[in-house]
Amino acid sequence: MSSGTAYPLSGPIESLGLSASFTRDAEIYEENNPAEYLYKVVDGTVRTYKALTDGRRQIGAFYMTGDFFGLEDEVRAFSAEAVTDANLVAIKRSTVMALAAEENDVARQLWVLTSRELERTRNHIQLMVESAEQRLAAFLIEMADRLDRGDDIELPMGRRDVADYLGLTVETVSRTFTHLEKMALIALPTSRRIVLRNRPALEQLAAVARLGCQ
Amino acid sequence: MSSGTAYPLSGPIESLGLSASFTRDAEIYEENNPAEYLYKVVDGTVRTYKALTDGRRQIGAFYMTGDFFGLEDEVRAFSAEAVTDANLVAIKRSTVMALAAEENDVARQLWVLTSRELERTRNHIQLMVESAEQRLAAFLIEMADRLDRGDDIELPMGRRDVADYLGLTVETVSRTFTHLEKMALIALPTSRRIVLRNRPALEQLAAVARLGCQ
DNA sequence: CGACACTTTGACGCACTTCAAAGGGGGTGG
DNA sequence: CCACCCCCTTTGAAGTGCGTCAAAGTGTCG
Repeated sequence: MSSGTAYPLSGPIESLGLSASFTRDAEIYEENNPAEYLYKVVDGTVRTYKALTDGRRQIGAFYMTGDFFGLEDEVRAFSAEAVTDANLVAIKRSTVMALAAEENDVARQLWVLTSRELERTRNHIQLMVESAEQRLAAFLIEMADRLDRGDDIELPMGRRDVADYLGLTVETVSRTFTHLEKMALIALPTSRRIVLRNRPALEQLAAVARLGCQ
Repeated sequence: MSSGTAYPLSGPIESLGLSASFTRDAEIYEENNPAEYLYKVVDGTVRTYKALTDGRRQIGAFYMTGDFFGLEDEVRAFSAEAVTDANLVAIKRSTVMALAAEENDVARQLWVLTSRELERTRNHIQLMVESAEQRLAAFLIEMADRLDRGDDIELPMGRRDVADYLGLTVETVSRTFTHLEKMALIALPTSRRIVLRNRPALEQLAAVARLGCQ
């Protein structure tokens, strides 16, 4: 949905981009490579991640329809891959930077995007100090909000992606799903379809991280 | 990347600020309050943190001489306190924003500061999925680099602060210090003075998080 | 010198990991 | 269209690193 200034880089800049399609698990860019493009998700889901030396993988974020990603300057902080088949708009960094140098509205909007990313990352840290149950509850609520299909959602990613995002093992994630189901907080018609059956209780679980002082 | 413009907001803007002094543990600002000022550390150390509902505390970052902090827009994401006695320069947000609206160089520099904060936060997440030993090793190396007194450093903060930054308990941090000492990776003349006796080994410990694909 | 806060050490419990194997579910070939 | 296979998910059992609770050691400042 494009309104006035609510969605920065909609309109003028977005039209400077090329569309690009990626199939499931396709690489979009790789960590440490030069950052040539900035992306907007038209359709589908993308993950950014770092490969750890011990073989594990830490997912930095998931990006869905309308989200921007890949706005690091110079060098990629993460690798990026398509979680599902995905359509993106790729915008040349040099183009954006040139525009930002003239139109300070554009510069401000880049800043807003980065600030949002920072806030998201800060919330992610808060998650990492909670119990598996709390992490998963928070994750499901965030996903429900972002996918906004109400309380009945279809996760675009599998258990491994969830685990690598939350800093847990697949087994723990799976067990925790089962546990939340047994507590009647969610229902699991299929492994990826999640029904939030008791959102207030889930929110209270997740809230430990969210609300600092009351 | 350090070139001519490496230290944004030095000079012109900084001179628009007021100096402010805080004694150890004094509150600088509080989470969820409106963000009126942006700060630069002249001297001393500052911590930002969130109080969790269960009584724990998650420290977001430590800021030392030369660092900027508190550049959230509108509302504070964290509380901020002085770790040691500290001298700051406080710059009115409205002043900076007005300037940024005209001088797009200022806007760009705000963006750079936010990007750095984002990068630091991303590294922080990587830390949280490592073992206590790896977290502490990475922390000590970061501190040694930032304090740059070589391999013999004086931590400005106590064990509790370290614990709350790394997402561990004081006891675990203390035990891990002792353990690193027994492995001859560090020496502990006093609890806050740390000598890195084997930096390569410490770096290798910490590296699991840092270097993704080789 | 004594009081208090911080740090260290010890013993024990538990949440999550690890290792192992048994379900599903979807897609392909026969 | 069914059957088989592969991969993802779930479940089980055992191990362990960190948290918790408790107390002793250490440094600092009145």
